[in-house]
Amino acid sequence: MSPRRSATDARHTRSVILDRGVEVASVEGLEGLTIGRLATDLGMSKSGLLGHFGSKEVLQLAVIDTAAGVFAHEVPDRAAGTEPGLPRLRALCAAWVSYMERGVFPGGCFFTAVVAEFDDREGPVRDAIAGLTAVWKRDLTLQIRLAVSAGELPEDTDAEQLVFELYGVMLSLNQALRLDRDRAAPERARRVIDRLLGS
Amino acid sequence: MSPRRSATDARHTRSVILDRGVEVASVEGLEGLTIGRLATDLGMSKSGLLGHFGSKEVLQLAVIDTAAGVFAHEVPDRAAGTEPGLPRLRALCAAWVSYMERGVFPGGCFFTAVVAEFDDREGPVRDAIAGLTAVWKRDLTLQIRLAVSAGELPEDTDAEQLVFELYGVMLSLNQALRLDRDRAAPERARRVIDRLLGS
DNA sequence: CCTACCGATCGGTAGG
DNA sequence: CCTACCGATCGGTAGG
Repeated sequence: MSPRRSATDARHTRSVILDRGVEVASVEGLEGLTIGRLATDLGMSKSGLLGHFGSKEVLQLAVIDTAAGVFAHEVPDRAAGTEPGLPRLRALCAAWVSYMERGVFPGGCFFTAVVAEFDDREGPVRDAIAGLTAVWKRDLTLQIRLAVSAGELPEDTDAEQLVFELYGVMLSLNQALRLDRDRAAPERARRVIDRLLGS
Repeated sequence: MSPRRSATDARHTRSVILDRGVEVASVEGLEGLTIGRLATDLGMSKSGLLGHFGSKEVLQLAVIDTAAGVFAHEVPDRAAGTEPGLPRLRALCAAWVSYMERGVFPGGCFFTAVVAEFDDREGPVRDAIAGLTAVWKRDLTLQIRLAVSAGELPEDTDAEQLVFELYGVMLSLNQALRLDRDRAAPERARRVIDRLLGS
């Protein structure tokens, strides 16, 4: 084990740090994700770990990016094969419920946790989180508008209103799963979605 | 200013600590609520503050209790004068939206924040939070059942399903207000509630 | 990537 | 209610 590694090794180490960082942050939050704890988990020194990022804030931003990649892989990518409009929207919601139900992150939905943690703060971390949720809401809005244009949803559908309601279903689902340990919650979520999107 | 105060003074100090503690915790969370920071805010020593509680966990539990009292005053108490059943349920939801909209706590809904923080942990703090939300859900379920019995809601209404949906509306509202700073969100929430409860 | 270290802050205690 | 202190941990740096 030489102290100097190749760029490939460094990239690998970085991705190991980020994968573990996402897991820890989903449970303990992005502040609870401490450099010392993460270093101990991975059997490396604090300064060795910090060398990959430079500061805790840069680490937090990289963790958010990594989690966004996981979400993209688990939800939008799984719906990518379906027709735009209502079929795509239904597939997105089904994958979203499944992502919640399967507990992809050990602390439940990563974004639900960090939104609650950072929604009252200022700075780049808050901005990154808000930006990602805004993009996701815009994707959903687009599919709703396509569905309306295609006559798959009523012409008077308020796309932003529907996104507001779908988001509420997912937040309620996450809380029911994590806090109440309610195994019936995914079925409840699917029932609302079927009603909102016309079964 | 003698160092020994009367029991009345001590009670007053305790309530000042808790009022400030609820404010801080709604923004920073119950872990971010540190004894040193709270003591500095109030111009007292850490040990003087801690003497009222004995440990941080006891302080956290007392803060949760205080927040529950504020919520009770802001929501169920405001609906207490209405007829049980659908009128009560509508009044409860209206007060709940208003509580979100007015930003009663500086960090938005206290419970939304601490649920996200503690839903993956174990221990008395988690249990206290889960217990309070369970009681609140039971209150809502009861009013729904009364409304169904009185013929004010359809006979096939699934009370727990409706609570799941109403909770989702409030969680989506809190996120829209805090993260997206969307001032149109309360109106969106009212629109869903009117539809769910038959305008 | 490491050791060794910095000042600041954490929850909590001793003793008054 | 205070001062004075404890060991542990925080984010981060120096130097290699």
